[in-house]
Amino acid sequence: MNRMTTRTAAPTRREQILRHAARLFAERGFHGVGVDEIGAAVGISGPGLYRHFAGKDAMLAELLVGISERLLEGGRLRARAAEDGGPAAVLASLVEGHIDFALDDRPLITLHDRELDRLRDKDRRMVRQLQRQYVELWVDVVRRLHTAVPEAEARASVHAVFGLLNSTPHFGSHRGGLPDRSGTAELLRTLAHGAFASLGAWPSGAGQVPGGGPDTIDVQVDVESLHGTDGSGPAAG
Amino acid sequence: MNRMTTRTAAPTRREQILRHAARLFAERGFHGVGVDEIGAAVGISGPGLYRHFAGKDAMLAELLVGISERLLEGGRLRARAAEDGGPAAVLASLVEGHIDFALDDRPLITLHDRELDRLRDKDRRMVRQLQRQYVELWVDVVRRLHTAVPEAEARASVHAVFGLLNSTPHFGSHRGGLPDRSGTAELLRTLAHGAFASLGAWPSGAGQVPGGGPDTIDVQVDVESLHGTDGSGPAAG
DNA sequence: CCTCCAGGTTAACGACCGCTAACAACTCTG
DNA sequence: CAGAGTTGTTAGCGGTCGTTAACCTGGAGG
Repeated sequence: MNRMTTRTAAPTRREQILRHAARLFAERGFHGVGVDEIGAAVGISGPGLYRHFAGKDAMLAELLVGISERLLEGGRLRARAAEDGGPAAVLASLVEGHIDFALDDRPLITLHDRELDRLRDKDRRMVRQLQRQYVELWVDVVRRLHTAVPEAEARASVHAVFGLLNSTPHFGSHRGGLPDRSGTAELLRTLAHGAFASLGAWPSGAGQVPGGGPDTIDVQVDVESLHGTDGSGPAAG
Repeated sequence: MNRMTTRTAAPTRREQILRHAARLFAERGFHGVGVDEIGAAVGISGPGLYRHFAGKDAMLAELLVGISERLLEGGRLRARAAEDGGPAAVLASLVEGHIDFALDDRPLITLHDRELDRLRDKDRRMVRQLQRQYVELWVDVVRRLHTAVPEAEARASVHAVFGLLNSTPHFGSHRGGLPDRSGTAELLRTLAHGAFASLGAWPSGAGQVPGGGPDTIDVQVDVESLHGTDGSGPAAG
């Protein structure tokens, strides 16, 4: 259960299987990978997996639920830890955590929004709920930073930035990819904050996109007014 | 093999099949969709598809090659048309074109970076080459805009912004999603330009990111003609 | 009327895949 | 060493899937 405390004592095989299954699922898709292949990746063969998992679906379910839980838990921890710094610090912390995740667990982050529909109803609903809560963390802080941005736009922006941050799988496959991790992290951080910063000018009167010469968009953070505005959104269920 | 001009007033069976196949592939993955299902979507059943395509692989290949070709061609046209306005106008035009594509052909844009590995070597190489050329269009203009950004970082940024723009499939599945097309387009445009604009401060001394204290992020954008970009309708799908 | 052809149909085949059954080897106790 | 539990193995079943084969149909053309 505990990620931090458990080291080598944990069931090695299960984790081994899960890691390779994640990689294979991300590479070839859930339906494109056979159980024999997963078994071969960990040194055992075929049906031996069924000593550890109820089935292929169960592996995917555990992977996706695990990712969602860890993302949400990490996000909550970071949001709470950075709360004193105000919304900008919280957002920066969330970005940082997501970047870490995207760089450390590329296959998982790929599965996370790709193979969700292959789950059974119960699991899918659970993953969806966890995802929604994670998104909500971001939406809340974005709306505190940019109070003029409606909720729907804030949510869409968060999803868009997720797409940006989760684009790391596309980096490695090309020649001349970024070699070092910290450089990639810094680039993603810069881009993500740049995207969010652009919301400072929202709504920019229809079609008034930044233009007409060099502009300077000042991102100002109101730390004071954020506590007062906690009205629950019209939010959808 | 090659339809002379795919712009048509009367969608052929082939096009009908391709459209539905794209949607189904995007929804459930290439391996997750059976030929019977594709056939049923267009009113014929199962093996009737083989009067129009050599096989399931051929459908995917034609889809992916078609997308890549259209993306590249559209990008080249737009880049050339906006050249007089300078790099900023070219970039804005590329963004505009990609947004149109992402909004009009969501399933295709999803397949474009998801099912590439299911192709035969020859087709995959062709798609990869077209994609590379398309990316090159963007990388060139980004580097002209931000001369201090190395090529690897520019390329990664382009991929990241693609991830941002291609995130539209995630919008519709939630309640409270953006209803209107133009609003979504404007949001994506704002976010994408914000991300690119952040490269203006690259390389930003490590760790300068907001977090310790809310900064003002100077986003300099020099765009004029970007809203006035050609108003031709979206390429018919 | 007969032929031809494009575009359908159903039946069925072979391959693959997820999963179970039955069995084996290697611990860990006592 | 006996017995039990864990973790493998191989053989094989049932179902699905992509594809092919064989047949049908509705016009176009002489």
